[in-house]
Order: sequence, then structure tokens, then C-alpha cells
Amino acid sequence: MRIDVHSGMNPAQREAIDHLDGPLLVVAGAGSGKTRVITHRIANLIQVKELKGDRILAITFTNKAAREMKERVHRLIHLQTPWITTFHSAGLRLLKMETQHLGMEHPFTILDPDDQKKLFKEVYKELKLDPKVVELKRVMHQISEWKNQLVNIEKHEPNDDVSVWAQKAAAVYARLCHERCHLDFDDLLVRPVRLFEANPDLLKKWQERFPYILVDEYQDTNTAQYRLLRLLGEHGNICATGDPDQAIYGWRGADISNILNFEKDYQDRGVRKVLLEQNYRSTKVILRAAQGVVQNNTQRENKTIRTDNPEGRPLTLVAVDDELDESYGVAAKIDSMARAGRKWADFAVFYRTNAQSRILEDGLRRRGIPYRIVGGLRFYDREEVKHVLAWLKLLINPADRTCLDRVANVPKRGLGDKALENLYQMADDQLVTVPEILAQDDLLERVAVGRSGAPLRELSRVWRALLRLPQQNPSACVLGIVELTGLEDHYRKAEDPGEAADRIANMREVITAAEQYHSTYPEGGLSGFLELVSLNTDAEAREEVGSAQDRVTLMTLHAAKGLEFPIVFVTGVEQGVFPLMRNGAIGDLEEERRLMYVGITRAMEELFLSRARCRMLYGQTFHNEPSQFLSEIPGDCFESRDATGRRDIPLPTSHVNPKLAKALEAAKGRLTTAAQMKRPDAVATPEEEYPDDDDFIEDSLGRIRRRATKAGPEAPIILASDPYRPGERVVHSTFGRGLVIGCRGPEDRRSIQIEFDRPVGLKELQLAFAAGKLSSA
DNA sequence: AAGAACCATGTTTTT
DNA sequence: CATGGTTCTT
Repeated sequence: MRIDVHSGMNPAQREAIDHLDGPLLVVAGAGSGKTRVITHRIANLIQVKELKGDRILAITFTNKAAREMKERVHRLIHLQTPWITTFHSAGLRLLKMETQHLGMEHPFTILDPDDQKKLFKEVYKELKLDPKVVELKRVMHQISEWKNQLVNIEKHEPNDDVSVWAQKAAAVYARLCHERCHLDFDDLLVRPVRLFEANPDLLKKWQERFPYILVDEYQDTNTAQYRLLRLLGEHGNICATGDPDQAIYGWRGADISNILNFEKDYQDRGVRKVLLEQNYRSTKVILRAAQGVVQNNTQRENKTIRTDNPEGRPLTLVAVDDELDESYGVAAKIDSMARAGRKWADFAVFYRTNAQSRILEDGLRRRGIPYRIVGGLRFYDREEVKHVLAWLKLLINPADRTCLDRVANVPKRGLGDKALENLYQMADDQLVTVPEILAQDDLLERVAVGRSGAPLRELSRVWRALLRLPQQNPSACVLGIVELTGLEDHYRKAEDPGEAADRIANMREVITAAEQYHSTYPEGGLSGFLELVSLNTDAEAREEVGSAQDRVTLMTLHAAKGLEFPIVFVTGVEQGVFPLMRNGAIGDLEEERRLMYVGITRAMEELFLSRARCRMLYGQTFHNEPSQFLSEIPGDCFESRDATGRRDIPLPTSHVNPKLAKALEAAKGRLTTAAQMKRPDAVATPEEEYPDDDDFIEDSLGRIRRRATKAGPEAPIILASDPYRPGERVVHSTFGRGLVIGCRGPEDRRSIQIEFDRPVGLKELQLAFAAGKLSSA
């Protein structure tokens, strides 16, 4: 039996979507059920065509989207094995199955962006290129761009300085990658294309392997992705969905003309096109706002979205003083709506750049609102986790010098650049890998001489212990690494006891992840686990498990695509921030505008937009005008209007200058909570919630300044052995009188922070040293 | 070789 | 401001 896609479709639309063979293009506005079309098609291919699930290739852009799609398909039909993945992990899987065509000596490992940068530093060294002459980033970016555009770099005619060097660097980089059996992210797309182009039989095999291909977010495909699809999808059974108005990845090479040319590309295969304009997600007001913004784009196919949903509550525009007020305001509003019965998970807070998230987090934390951040600093990007993974990679690929570099001297064993250089020299001379040297006594003894002898033998001991780990059991390997390499001990000794616990907990998380992987895929082994974590897919999955709890979601506007939330806050809606300007120029205004469109259309019921009049950005305060996009939203979308068409409606901010109020209150020696100050009419908020809200101090000139507000959960941890407590007055024989802020660091190297009276100011002293000079005041 | 202290430098968005 | 790189000191 066939599964119905959507009751709201007209017969023509339904006919086109029900027709499973041949090319189909679904151009659909936000919230119109694109993904639903794909998932239902997958289900129907399996049910109606009686196709085996693994003959279907369904591609999305983010791991999140892939996972959601999998879940949806699984709900529709319970047996399932389609390849539902991102382009990158599809490429990785394919390359792993065709490794022999890559001509590498060892199983390859994926270079994470951090290691990639380190590798480029080596490239620079080899080329004797000074990073001041040509920026590393630029060269890396240029090469990545070439790869994604499928440019033949060797034959490319460089047209400026950067590309001259990039071309040279690319050659060295490629050689190093080959020697060390590395693939980078771009390779995961490019190498399959190259393999298929060079090997028609192989291509044929994979074309037959996947007689049906489905692609979501086709507007975001870049040249390499497009080419891969053209090659694999030559049979014409390709279904693409997308929305040109949501093309937001131009900066990484996505080419909107791919979707615009779809019909032409598949003309001879009887291409069908369906336009879906019915929105099932948002209220009418929200859609009017979205439409109002996006229709200012000139490069755009005319398309409107409409909905049968109710008119809904008007949008709210909030103008606040600065980013701190913004975070308070957002948190206060969420808090009050939650008191009125909303779940935390109903809320999402969006921002243009990741840097904005920290203060918003602080605001939520201060009110004790549970939240989760999507993206940003990821689990697998943490140093301690990377160290663990580096050892894992080394077990798989002994040629991975990049990983060896990372961990050889962690914890400090006394292995410096010189010692490693000798080791590499030896490996090159003997045509062996470094791990082989470490595993063989005769080779080891030849290099373990002089000062680095003992450290090298220690490294060898570690490596030999690791070699005994059972590679078919990833969690045993991770556990072994954490314990045998000394990483655990190393981090236990970290300066800050809290940090030490965090890092060790993170490494334990990797063990748990490996355990989970092992129980789900018993055959996957170490390399299967690595495959998963290299693309961060696992981190996202666990993130998602955590979010089954009720939490507010924080994320960038980019990360928000494809999602929906009842209540959405778009923050930092200021000229310069959104649209983002750098060097005084907006990169691509129309793309920024599409990003705004994406943001607005995530909201199902209510939308709040906020802007700060001034905002601190890398140490400087900027005064920002309202975003131009605000004036593009029709005035009648807002709550009330004045002569200019709209009014900033102060949300939780009172008209009292908060700084002044704060200073006055502080002078009286009483604490005022943010809630009392900014929401005089609000439900009384217990003062205990903001015990450390005294974030204003008077500086030496008598001005009122905001103190760095790193308060909250990072409140100083007090040890029993600390001689003084925060808040105590002390006298120092040199610096005079002062107020103890707190103590920190491990017990044997504990330090004390004291705010000394003017003019000395804040100082941090080693307790061991300073104790004799301190006494209670 | 390791750590502290200094300076410079530059900032989207993601796989 | 925060990160990274460099130089200086031990």
C-alpha cells in the first residue's frame, strides 16, 4: 500500500510526487513539507517498488537533518536500511568501500580542521613560506575552494599572489596527505568524483547500486556535490527538493544555479516539477514578515507562501541597551512565558555568529533556565577528546604523523621538536613508520640515544601497551588509551580542579560513545567508530538524546535551517551584526536576507526580534543601527505603530537607566535583582536567584563600570584549606588592604585573587608565597 | 625542554 | 578579548 504524502496537495502535485520514476524537482517554501515529500517517497520506493532499502541513497546537508529523516522513515516503515546521510559521510562510506582505488599504504584517517591547519604549517615550512607573506587561512581557503569547484589545481593558471602560493602549497599538501594517508573533508566529496571520472566501471557499479537518489536542500549543493549527483544519478531517478529562498551556503561554494538548472539538466528524462507554496508551520503574521523581507531580493524566483493557519500574535521588536540587556531580556521573557505554561523546549534563540552565544547563555544560566547549544564548540573539538582520538587514529593508521605530533609529548615526557625530528628522519631513512620503530627494539635503540633516550623508550612502552588492545572493541581501546597513555593522570593534575574533572569526564564520554557504538554495530570495530566521530555524527546524536529533556535551544541561524519551534527569538538584529559586516562591507546582502527569511520562518507561533543599541565586539563597543531587514518587515506585523510605521516595544526593560539604578542601589548597600530592575511589574522573582548580580564597580576615576560578569556557575570553589574566604578583608605587607575575591587552582599551587584598594587593584597571588605577607584586616 | 611573558592579530556561517 | 605565535628566562 502506498503512503500518502499530503492531504493538502492538489491532484497535479500529488500525481507528480506519486510518480516514483524519473527526475522530480520539488521547489517548496519554508514549512511546506519538503522533507516529508522525501521521506514518504523513500517509504513508497520500498513499499510500492519493493526495493531493498539499501538501494536508495538519500542525501541531506547536516547530520541533524539526516538523523531526523532516518527517524521519520523508520516511523513509516519499520524495516529500513537506506543510505540516509550527508554528502560527506556518503563520500566517506563510499571511499572506505573502495579504499584500494585510493592507492594508500595504510587505512586512511580523516584530518580534522585543526590538524589540517597544523599540516599546512608544515607545508609552509617546507616551502619556506612566511605566513606573514601569505596568510595560511587564505591559502587553505583557496585550496578548499578549488577542490570544491573541481578545479584541476596543477593545470590551473594562478592569477594572483595567493593563488601562486596556494598552487604550490596544494602540491605539497597533497603529497603529505598521501604519505600520511590523510583525507580532509573536501576529499570526501572530491575523491569519489575523481574516482568515478577515472573509472567508468566503478561508476556503473555504483549507479546500479543506487537506482534511486533523493536530495534535500538542493539549493545548497556546490560544484563537487552537483557533479557527484550528476554522475551517480545518470539514470534519472533523482528527486531533488529545495527552496532558492533558503540558499545560505554561498560562502562555501554552494551554487544556486544548480537548482535553477535542474529542469534543464534532466529535460530529456521527462523531468517533473512541483511547486509547494502551502505552509503548515507558521502563523499568517510570521509568513507576512518573512515574505516582506525576502521579496526585497532581486535574484529570486517569484514564489509566495500562504497558510491556513490563524493570524497569530504580532511580532515583538525589542530594543535594548547592549548585549547584556538583550540576554537578560530574552531570559526574562522566556522565564515569564514558561511560568505561563510553556515548555522550555518550545523556545529557540538564534544568533548570527557563535560569538554571541556566550552572553545569551549567561542570561539563561542566571535564571536557571535549562538550555542546550547546537553547534559551537563541539564535543569532539575538545583538546582532551582530540588527544584520545589521535591515539585511536594512530592505531588505525600508523602513518598518521599529524596525530603522533599531537600526542607524543602529552603528558610531558621530555620529547621536544628535536627528538621528534630525529624520529621522523629515522623513519624516512628506514622506510618504516614511527610506530614500527617504537615497536621494534633494534630500531628503537638506534634512535633512543642521548637526552631523548629515556622519553622515547617511555613512548615506546606506551605504544606497545596500546598494540595489545583489542581493535574489534572500540570502547576497550578508548579505555586503554585513557589509562595507559597517562592522559588521565595528566588532566587530573590540571590547574583547576573543576576543569580537571570536566576533562576526565569528557574522556569517559568517549568511552561511553564507543560502548554505544559497539553495542549498535558490533562489527564496526575501531575504524567504524572513528568513521562516526570523524564527521561528528555521533556527537550530534548524543546531543539529541540529551535534548529529549526539556531545554531551550540556542543556535546560529545557519544551524536552524530545517527546524521549527513554537517561539523563536532572533537576536542581534542590527546593521553590522545581521546583516553581518566585516571591514565595513556586507558580504552578500541577499544571502544575509535569505538567512533572515530562514530565521523568521522557523517560528510556528511567536517571533521576537531584538537589537542592542550598542554591543561589545572584540573589546570595542559599537553603536549599531537597527538592521535594514527590520524595515522590510511590514509594519502591521508588529504590535503597535507610530508615525514611522513601528515602535520598539520595550519588553522587559524599564525606562530607568539600568546602570544608574544599579549604581544607586549598590550605593545603598543593597542588591537589586535584574528582574526587579527591568521588570518592575513582573511576578516577584526570589532574590536568591541572583546572588552575585553585583556586576558594577567604580573604577579609579569614579566612573561606574561593569565588572566582568563571569559569575554564576563558575563561582569560586572554596577549599577547606583556603586561609581566606571571598568577601573577607585582608592586609598585605606590600599591597596594603584589599577584598578577597576567591581562591583557585589545585591545592599545592593554590592562588588567591584580591581586589586591593586603590591604586593597586586586582591581583592574583600564589598562596604558598603570599601567605606569610597576608593577614586578616 | 618547559614555562612565563609578551605581542600581534583578527574574527561568519559548516562538513 | 582571546587566541596564537614569538621571545625570553629558567
